[in-house]
Amino acid sequence: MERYNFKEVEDKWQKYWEENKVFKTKIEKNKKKFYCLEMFPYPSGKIHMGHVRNYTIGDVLSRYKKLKGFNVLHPMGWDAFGMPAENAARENKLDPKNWTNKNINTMKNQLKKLGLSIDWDREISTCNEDYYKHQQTFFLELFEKGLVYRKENYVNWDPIDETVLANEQVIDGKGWRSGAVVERKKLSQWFFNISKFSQDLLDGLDELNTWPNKVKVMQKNWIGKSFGCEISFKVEGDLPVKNIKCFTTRPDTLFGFSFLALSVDHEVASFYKNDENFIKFKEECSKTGTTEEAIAVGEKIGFKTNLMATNPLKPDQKVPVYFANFVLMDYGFGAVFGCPAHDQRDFDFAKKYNLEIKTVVKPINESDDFTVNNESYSGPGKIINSDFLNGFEAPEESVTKTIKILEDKQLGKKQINYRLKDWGVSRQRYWGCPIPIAYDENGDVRTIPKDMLPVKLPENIDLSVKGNPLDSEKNWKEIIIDGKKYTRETDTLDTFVCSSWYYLRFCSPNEIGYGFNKNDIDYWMPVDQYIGGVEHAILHLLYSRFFMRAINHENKNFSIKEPFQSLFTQGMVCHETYKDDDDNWLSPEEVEKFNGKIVQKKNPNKVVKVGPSESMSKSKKNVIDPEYIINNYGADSVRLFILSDSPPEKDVQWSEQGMVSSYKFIQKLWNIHSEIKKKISSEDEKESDAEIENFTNELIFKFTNNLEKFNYNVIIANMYETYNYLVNYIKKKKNIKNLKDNYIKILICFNPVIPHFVNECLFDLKSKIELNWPKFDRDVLDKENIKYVIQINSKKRSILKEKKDISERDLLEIIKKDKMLEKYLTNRSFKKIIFVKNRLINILIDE
RNA sequence: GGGCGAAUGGCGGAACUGGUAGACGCGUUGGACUCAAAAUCCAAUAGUAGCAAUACUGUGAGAGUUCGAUUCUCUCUUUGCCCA
Repeated sequence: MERYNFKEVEDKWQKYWEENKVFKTKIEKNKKKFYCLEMFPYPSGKIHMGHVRNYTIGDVLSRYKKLKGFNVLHPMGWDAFGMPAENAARENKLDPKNWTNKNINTMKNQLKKLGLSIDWDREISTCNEDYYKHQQTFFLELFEKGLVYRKENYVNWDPIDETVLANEQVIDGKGWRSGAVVERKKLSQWFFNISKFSQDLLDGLDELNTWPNKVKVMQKNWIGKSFGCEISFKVEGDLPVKNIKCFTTRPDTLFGFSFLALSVDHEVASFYKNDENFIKFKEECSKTGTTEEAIAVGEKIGFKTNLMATNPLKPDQKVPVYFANFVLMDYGFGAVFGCPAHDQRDFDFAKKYNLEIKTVVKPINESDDFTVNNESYSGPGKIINSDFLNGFEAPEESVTKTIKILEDKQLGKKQINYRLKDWGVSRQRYWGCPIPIAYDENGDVRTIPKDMLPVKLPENIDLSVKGNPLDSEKNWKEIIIDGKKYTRETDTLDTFVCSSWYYLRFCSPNEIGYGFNKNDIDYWMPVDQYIGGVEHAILHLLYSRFFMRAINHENKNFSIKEPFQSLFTQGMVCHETYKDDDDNWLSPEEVEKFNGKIVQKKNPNKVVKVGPSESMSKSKKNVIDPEYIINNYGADSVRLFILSDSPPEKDVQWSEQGMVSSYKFIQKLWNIHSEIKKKISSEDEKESDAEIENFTNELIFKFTNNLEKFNYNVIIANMYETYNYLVNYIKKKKNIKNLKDNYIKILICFNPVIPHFVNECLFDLKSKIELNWPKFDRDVLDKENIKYVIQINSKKRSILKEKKDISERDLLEIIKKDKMLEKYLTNRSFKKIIFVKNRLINILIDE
C-alpha cells in the first residue's frame, strides 16, 4: 500500500492556496458575508497548543462557511505591543521592534504550516505606525467627546514591572503578569470614561443571545449595578465640616448605625495633613491593596476623628467618625455608614474599636430577640429594633420603603451605583502606543494636532534606565507646535486599547486616512463569530464593547454598538505534570514509560511523580511544541487530534497516543481512498446503490448539524464512523455506479477538518477543487426501513425493522406474530398502547 | 458567603424536541501475520448470574412528574469556574 506523504501533500496545497490567493477576500455584495475572528496572538516567540486549538476551531468554521457559499473574512494579526518585548529586549540588549518582528515572522510561518484559511493580505500588527497612528486619532476623537480625561489618582502600582495596573489586572493582590504584590501610589493618569456607558454595556448584554451565559454573568457582575441611597449625615465637632455624604445599599439598617467611616483621601483628611499620627496611619493604609478582596481579607484599622455624626432617622443618636482603611475614595463618596451587625467589615471594625453592635435584621425563622453574635448577618429577613421600620421584609421591601421615607424627609435620595470604574490607560512603558498629548511649561494639556500624527516611538533608545525609558529621551520629549515649545506625554497606552478595535482594522487593513473605511465596516461588521479563551471574558471583551460605543458616541455615521455577534470560548490544552524526587518539574520529553512505570529517560531507576493534568505552561514544563508535532505528524493529523477528544468549549488532555492514532487514521483514510479509487475506475458494469445514498445523506445531516453547534469532537467521531462504514461497504459491494458522487460528498464533509488530505484526494480523483457543501434530503433519510423500538411495560424487548410510516395496527399485527415477543404477550390483555410514529411502540399489559 | 456550570465504563466522551444509554477514540485482553518484535488486521470489552440464548442491575445520592427520565422538577453530596 502506498504511504501517504503528508509533508509533500501539505506543502503542495499550502503553496497552491498561497499562490492562487484562495483565501483572499473582497466585498461581494451579492454574497452573504461571514466574519470569523479568533483572538489575535501576542507574538511571544513560538505558537503554543492553545493557539493551535483556537485557530483550528476558527478554521474549521471558516472553511465550512466558505463551502456553504458565504463570503468569509478570516484574518490574522498581532497584538504586538506589550511588556514581554520590552523585558526581553532589556535582558538581551535587543530592540523590541526587532524582537517582535522576528517572533511574528516565526509564528506566521508556524501558523501557515497549520494550513489555516487566512487572508494574509489583511495581516496587521499593532506596533506598526500605520496601525497605531489611527489609534492616536481615536484617542483624540474620544478626547474631543470628553470621553478621555486626566486625573490624579491612587493606582495599583506593580513594583516589578514599574507600571500601573488596572483593577482587573490585579489578581489576589498581585500583578497579573509579574506576580508582584501590588502597592498603592498616587499618579496622574489618563482615563477612558467607560463608566459613562455602564448602563448601556449592561443593557447590551441582553442582545448577545449567542454569547455563553457565564461570560455575560461575569460582565454583569463586573459592571455591578446596585440600588441604594445617598444620605447626607449631619456632623458636629471642632472641624468646619457640617455634612458628610454617603452611599449605601442598605439604608434600611440605619438603626444599627454605630460609626461613620471615611477614606483617608476624603476631603476631611485635609484637616489632618499635619497630624503625625494620621500620616503614619495613612501610610499603614497604603499597604492594603485597593481590590475588594484585599480589603475584605485584610485587617480593618481606623483613625478616630473629633467629629460625631448624627443618625438621620434618630436625631438623638450621635456616633464617632473614623478614617478606615477599608473605605475607598472611588466607591460612593469615600464614606460609608457602619452597621456592624449586618456587614462583616463593619463587624470586624466594631469589634476592634469596641463599638456598639445592634441587630436590626432577623432571619425569618428567628424570634424578635435575635442578636448577632460572632459574625454579621447579611441575609434576608425582617427588620427589628428599628422603630417605624419594624416588620418590613428585608432587603427588597425595607430598602425601597426606607429610601422613600428618607426622600420624603429630604434626608437622602435614591441612587444607582456601578462597580465599574473608569479605565486607566496610562502605562509607564516604552513599548506601547504613544499618547498624542503634550504639556506646556505650566503643565497644561494640549493635544497633538492630527496632521502631526503619528506620534512615533523613538528608535534605538536606552532601555537600561529605571522606570519609563521614554522619560529619559530628552530629544524625543521636546516638541514644537505652532512655534511653541511643549513636552510630550511619556506614558504609553495600555495594550488593551490596541485590541479594542483591531477587528475594525481587519475590514480596511490598508485604509490610509482613517482607522477604517465606512463601506468596509458596513459590509463586514459585526464579527459573526468571535473565538477565544474565556480568560478574556471581562477585560478585552468589555473594553471592545466600550470602544464601539465610544466611537459611536455623537457620531451619526457609525451605528455599531456590539462588535461581536457571537462568542465562543474554547477550553485549554492540558497535560500531565511531572516532578523528580527533588520536586523539580520535568518535561514530557524527559520521562518515559518503562515496565509500566513512569521513569526518567536518562535514569530509568528514578520513578517520576505524576501530577494532575494542568493547562500547558512553561513554568510547569508540561508543554508540547506544536512545531515538533506538525513536523512529525502533519497539520491534518494535529487538527484532527486537537478537536477529537473533548468538546471545544472544555479543556482537552493532550495525549501522545491520541495524537498517534489521529496520524494513523489519516493513513487509513488514504488506504481506503485507494480502494475506492480502484473501484471507481474499474470498467465493470455498474448499478446504483441506494444504501450508500442513504448513508451519505445521513452523514451530511450529522456533519451539518454538528458543525453548526460546535460539536467538533462529534464530527471527528462521525469521520471514524464513516471510515468504518466504508471499509465494510467496499468489502461487500462490487460495482457501484453512484460511489464516486457519494464519496466526493463525504470528502467535502471532511474538508473543514483535514483540508490538505481532502484536496489531495479530490485531485487524485480528477475532481474539481472548487466545491460546495452538499445538501441533505430529509425525506431520503431512512427512506425504506426504520428500526422500531418495541417496549413491553416500558421495557425494551425487541427492535423491529419495518417500513416507514407503518400504522399502529399493522405494527401490532407484526408484533403479535413475532416469535421473540410471543412469550411476553400470550394470554395477556393489552391495557394501553403508546405509539410514536416511526420510532417506538410501548405495549402496557397486565403483569 | 453569593452567582453560574458539571457529575455517564479503566479513561476522554456520544445520546436530535423525554423514546435502543455507553456512538467514536484511547487503554486493556485474546487471536492472525512474523524466527521474533514493531506495524497492520480480526475479535471481545458497563456490572452481576449463566456454557449459552437470555435475565436482572445500571447515567453522583434520594424523591417526584410520566406509559417511559442521562434529559424535566425538588432536596442533598462532590467538584470546577467567576465574584467576594
